[in-house]
Amino acid sequence: MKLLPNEIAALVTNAMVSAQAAGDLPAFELPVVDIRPPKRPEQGDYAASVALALAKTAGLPPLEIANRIAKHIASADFIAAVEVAPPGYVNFRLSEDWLKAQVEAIIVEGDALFALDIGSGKRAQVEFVSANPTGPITIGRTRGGIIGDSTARVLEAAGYTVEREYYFNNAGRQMRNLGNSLRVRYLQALGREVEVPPADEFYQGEYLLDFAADLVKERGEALVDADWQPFKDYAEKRMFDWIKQSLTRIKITHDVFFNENSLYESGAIWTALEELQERGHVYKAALPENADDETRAEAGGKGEAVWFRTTAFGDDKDRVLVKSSGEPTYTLPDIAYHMNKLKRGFDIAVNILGADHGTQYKIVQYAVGALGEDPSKIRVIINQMVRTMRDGKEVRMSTRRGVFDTLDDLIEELVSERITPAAAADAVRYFMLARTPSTHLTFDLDLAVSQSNENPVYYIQNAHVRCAGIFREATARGVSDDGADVRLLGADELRFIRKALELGEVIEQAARNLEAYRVAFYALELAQTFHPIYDNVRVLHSEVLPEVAKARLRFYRAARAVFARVLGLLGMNAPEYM
RNA sequence: GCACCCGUAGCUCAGCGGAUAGAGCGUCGCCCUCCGGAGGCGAAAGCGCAGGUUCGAUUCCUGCCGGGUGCACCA
Repeated sequence: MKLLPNEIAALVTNAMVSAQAAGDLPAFELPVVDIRPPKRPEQGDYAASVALALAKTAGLPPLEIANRIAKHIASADFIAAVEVAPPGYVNFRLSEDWLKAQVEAIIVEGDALFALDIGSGKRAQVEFVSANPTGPITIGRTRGGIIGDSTARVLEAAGYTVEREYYFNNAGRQMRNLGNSLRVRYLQALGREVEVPPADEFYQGEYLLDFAADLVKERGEALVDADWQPFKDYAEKRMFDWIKQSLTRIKITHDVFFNENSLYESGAIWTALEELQERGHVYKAALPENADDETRAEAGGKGEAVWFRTTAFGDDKDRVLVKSSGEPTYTLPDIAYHMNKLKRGFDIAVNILGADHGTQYKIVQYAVGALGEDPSKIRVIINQMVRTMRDGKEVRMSTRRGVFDTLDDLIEELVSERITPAAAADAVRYFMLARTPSTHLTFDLDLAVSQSNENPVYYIQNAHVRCAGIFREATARGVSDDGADVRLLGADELRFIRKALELGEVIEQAARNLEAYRVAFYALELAQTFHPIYDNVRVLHSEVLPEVAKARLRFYRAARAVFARVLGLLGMNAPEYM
């Protein structure tokens, strides 16, 4: 399929070249031409504002420039008219015959509608969720997961080969605490006296009681004398299964699970450190080189640590890579991990992080740049926090576990309102995505379970349902779209086709700027275009001529394909029934 | 205190330097309900404040005001 803005931009650029050659425009360096749909229908289908920007360099009034460009626009099968409008726009109107023909093109492309080639031959990696297996997946992590998975889908649509990766650490103190906590619960379940660790080392979650009960069933008293290790292994496996299962509920899966520990085993972290050292970016000291009094006071008597001189890159303070104990901080493996990613040959490595990890990525980027890789290949999306609301009030719902903050809780809450698990998953995916990541997200529970057009999820999916419904009825009545003549379609249908063709631009922009949320907004706009048309464009009505009915049925086949494609990009279901 | 994010309609949010700033919810009014599980049409209502850059600023820059998050030899 054509990306119309690109095609039209090429027409405009060529027009400027011809105008210059003909002496209608003075010589100047050709600007980038930006083509967009204008706000108002009378302004055409696409508009170029390039004449406005050229006024100064060309030394002519914008309107005059627009006229001279328009004069040199070559004809094209998809363009019906080129119009110039004050103060200097060049507006394009699409050919209706061409638009009607796109109905067939859309049907042919189907699930691959607007599969672009901007990423063809390139490999992208998206790393998301990456929660350590110490507890169930939270709502906050879910947002990042959905943004990550949707970004991956958009990149795939843009032609990239995409890998979804989950980075985790099963070796740290947290995991030891988890193992110890389960050990305590296990012994308690067997009625043994056992000392409970201090609160900051003890996982209180009720799920550990379940794990302990299962462990008793499976192993009996076999583990009473064991240390934390087998308990950690058991808890880790159970927790990972649980996290994966929760994510599967909202159609999120990963291709690669990367264990941070492997960076220790392979020595990659020490290699990274040595290379930074060779290049003069690290030093060993008890205090950072530029320590102020406050840092000095806080540091009190610690031994020598290894510091990364990030202030040389503009950071406000240097960062510790190896603690005085000889143990690396989280930062060092993170650097080694990102070096590993880039060495695997990805053209872009997208990283979805919560707002609480906001500064970490900068340090990694400094390091990656210092080690000679291209830090711009690492693209970071930082998403802000999530709140849940009901009746206009923030919900801190009490559940079995005490706090309302896991993905499972959220889905179960929605399902308890009598919507299906699949619908709940769709609602979660849509609402978590349909916001720019940089804003706080308010999840409205009332809206999410509402089954009417006030709920965008319902409204969008209902468009697909309506298309499917027409085909059911058509089949029952023996009407088919075989041999349809799309030239019989009318203005209403064309309005939808125009909107449908914007999908290509949406995918392109979403992929280039890593803005998957644009697909969510677009889906709603598309549905808003669809529903009024559906009311007007009857197929099986007694007053509709058979040949027109065929054409309209063909149109609904295309419309259905567009909705199926968009819902697929959003990781949502395209239901046949509501 | 420093850093990052956010201030757009009563509410939740779009708006990638360009034409008269858009949706949904809510409010008010109207229509349909023969491929239907609440669909459609319309109305009122808004860029936090002050400067600056620009032919042009909701958009970029600076300062202020207001809200959120983060500022470990944790991960």
